Amino acid sequence: MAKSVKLSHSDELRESSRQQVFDAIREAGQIARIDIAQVTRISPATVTAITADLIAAGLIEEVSPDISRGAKRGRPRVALKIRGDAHTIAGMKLSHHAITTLITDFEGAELVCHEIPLPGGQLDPDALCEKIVTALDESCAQGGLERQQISGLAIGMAGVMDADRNFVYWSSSLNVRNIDFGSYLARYLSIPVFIDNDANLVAKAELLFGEGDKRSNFVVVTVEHGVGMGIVIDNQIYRGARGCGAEFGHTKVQLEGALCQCGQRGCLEAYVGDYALLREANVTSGVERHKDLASLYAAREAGDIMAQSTLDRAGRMFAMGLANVVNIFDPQMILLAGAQLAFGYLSSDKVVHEMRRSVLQVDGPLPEVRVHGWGNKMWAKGAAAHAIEEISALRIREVSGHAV
Amino acid sequence: MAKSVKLSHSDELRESSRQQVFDAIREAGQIARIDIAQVTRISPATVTAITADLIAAGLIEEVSPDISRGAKRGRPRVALKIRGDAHTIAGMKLSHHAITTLITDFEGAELVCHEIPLPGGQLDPDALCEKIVTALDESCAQGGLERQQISGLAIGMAGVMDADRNFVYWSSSLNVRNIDFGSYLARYLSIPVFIDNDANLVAKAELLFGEGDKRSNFVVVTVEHGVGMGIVIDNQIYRGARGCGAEFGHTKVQLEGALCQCGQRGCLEAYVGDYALLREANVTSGVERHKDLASLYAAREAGDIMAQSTLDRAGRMFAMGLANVVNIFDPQMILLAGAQLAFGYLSSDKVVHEMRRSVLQVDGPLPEVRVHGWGNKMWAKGAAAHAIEEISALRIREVSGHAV
DNA sequence: TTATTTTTTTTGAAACTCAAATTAAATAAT
DNA sequence: ATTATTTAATTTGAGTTTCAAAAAAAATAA
Repeated sequence: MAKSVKLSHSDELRESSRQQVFDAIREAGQIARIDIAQVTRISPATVTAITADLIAAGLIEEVSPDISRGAKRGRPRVALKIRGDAHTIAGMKLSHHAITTLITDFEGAELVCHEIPLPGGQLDPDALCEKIVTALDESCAQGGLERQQISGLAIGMAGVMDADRNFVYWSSSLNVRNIDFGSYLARYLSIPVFIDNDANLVAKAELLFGEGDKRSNFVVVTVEHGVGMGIVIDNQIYRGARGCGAEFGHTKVQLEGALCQCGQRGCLEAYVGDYALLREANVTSGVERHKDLASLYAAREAGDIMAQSTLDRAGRMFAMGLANVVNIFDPQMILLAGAQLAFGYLSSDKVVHEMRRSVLQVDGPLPEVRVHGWGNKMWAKGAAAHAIEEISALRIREVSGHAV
Repeated sequence: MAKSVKLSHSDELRESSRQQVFDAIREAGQIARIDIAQVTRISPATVTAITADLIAAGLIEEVSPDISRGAKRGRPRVALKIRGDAHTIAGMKLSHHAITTLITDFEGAELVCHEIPLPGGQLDPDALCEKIVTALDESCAQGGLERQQISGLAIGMAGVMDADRNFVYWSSSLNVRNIDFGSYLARYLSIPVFIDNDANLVAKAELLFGEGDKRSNFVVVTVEHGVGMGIVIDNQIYRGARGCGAEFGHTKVQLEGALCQCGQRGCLEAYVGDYALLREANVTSGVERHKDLASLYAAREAGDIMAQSTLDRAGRMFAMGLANVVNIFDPQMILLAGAQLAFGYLSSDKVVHEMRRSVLQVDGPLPEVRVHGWGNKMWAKGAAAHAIEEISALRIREVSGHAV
């Protein structure tokens, strides 16, 4: 049965020393005990005790004398790293036409990458579950694994959902609303499953695998079919009062503006979403000239004034939406992710410049803007990151009451 | 010297049991040990130990047998409460034309309320410091107190500032930018001083004195001369990457819209701020008809179409801005505070309804909207709340290493 | 070889926390 | 009145966690 990993509120905030040490090791990749002590401000004595427990539990391991920052003399430091073999993890990204699965070890190293097609559109929950099981089993087979060897599976999908409860309010992959999809899946799979919004998974991937030094506060904006957002505060995904997180795509950028999929007017998505762009381009030109964004983008490159105007406005609206997020959140970094960004009209210097111009200035740096034109595989890796984090937390909590 | 109370990051999150117990007592007003144990999920044994320490330190006291929830029989519960005499606290609100000072005891009960006029406009830092000292000394005199008896002073002012460093980036009360006003004041006062944005102080007041049950996530929007915002996440004030918090008034609600004080276009404040309303009303009517909001509001009541249109648009823009905050933050509650709200055009049912209409719907309640038409005195009380919290945290941290 | 340096481990004590037992202080029952 | 019962608060003893200081380990420099 999928194990519920809902923590009590105070536990969530109060990160145990064990977890801190483990996180420090993962963040560094390889790190000696003395450096863990320095980074976490936990005493060397305690670090020794904790790492001994974690090694005994098989979660981390020593690696041959640390080459990196070797001191001239003295006892050489012994680096520690996550033990990749500790667990096998699966991450999945549900997109419009495919399920992409990535099986990784506990360090996040890729073991298997696999993709199966989806009929497209919104599926029946049972049908989707079967597809997910198929995707998982085929991936396992490809890696010579049994399904039961997978310690955890995380699934990322577009839509509004409460990750703590694995509850999907709405998703573009499902034809029903308000479904306890976690329990549903549990009838098909007996391993722990975690479901989350895909933008949050990008955030998780950045937290776990990103180069970020101390980027505790950042915002992820995804642009695919729609526009999504993930917010990280204090190294934790922020999920509002109802647990379903931020709806950046439906922030309003124009009073009584363009009609959105959601039925409201003036949503950002109604200006920058691909369907919105095609709608406008085709309505204004009168004929169905553009079947996809590539076509529209090519027209703009070819000097088509209509196309240019449409894309430019999208860029300005996007800049305005981002500026609002910065004015409200003041993040250290904004990460733009998604395949649509490859077209560049939302991530151009012009857009970034316009965003910066619209942010109230104080002394201090404006947020860095980074762009990732992620393919499906990287989204699946984000999902794997989520599962790794959840399973880590579970196992680390089990490492208690060990005799020294 | 004003003592810096900057905590390390992990300490900030990791609330000690002592602090939890203390907070539970303050939240309840009066509460028996057994109930503290229940509320905090700390064992009765530990609650006994901790409350003994707090009593020894003089921070709390027992009150005669609890009348409230008396059980039929058994040993009667003994309620505990904050010891009002433990500390004397001062809170100040700097507004355009006055400094309002409130001296309270440690429970927040008013001892002295006092106001001195300000010349208005932006002052020289030295001049403002002198005014603050005057305000404090006169208030002390009025209450028969010595300045040194004040354990802490919190000052709320409009503008952008970093409360952790007592650093003011910009304030409508000061004629210089980027000033370490805390150190400045320390030359005039030798008691601990805390400076914060006034919207955050409203949030603190709500946290400390509000009826809120478990409102861990809420947003305060203040409307006075400008528009301010305070964000509370997990019972803590959220201060972005640069420590200066949210700039709701400068979120953009219109591409290339009305010109704002800040030099940018389309800011919310440029549509709902009092100066913006008067500007528009007077420009459109051609003559200087309205000298203040009261006049404009009266005109609208009298059926003036211009006035009505101006105020209506302000309301719609405000609703749009609020909706954006809800879409991004998903707070449990929105608290509208400020004298301007008395005019009602920003807090009408129509505005609230429009805001709700603009929020993406999921199953689950939309945020409650509450309105406080606070006068200066209540702002000062918010400041006092801030000082009480800071001083509490300081003293509680001192209560360590007591023998049982 | 010996001294020095640096990392890691061991050791002993302090601080916290809690379960279980005990004590305290009331009412209900006899 | 006295005893039983009930509920709150406290004490006790033990288990964890953490750290400072001391000791041990493992290298290089002299």
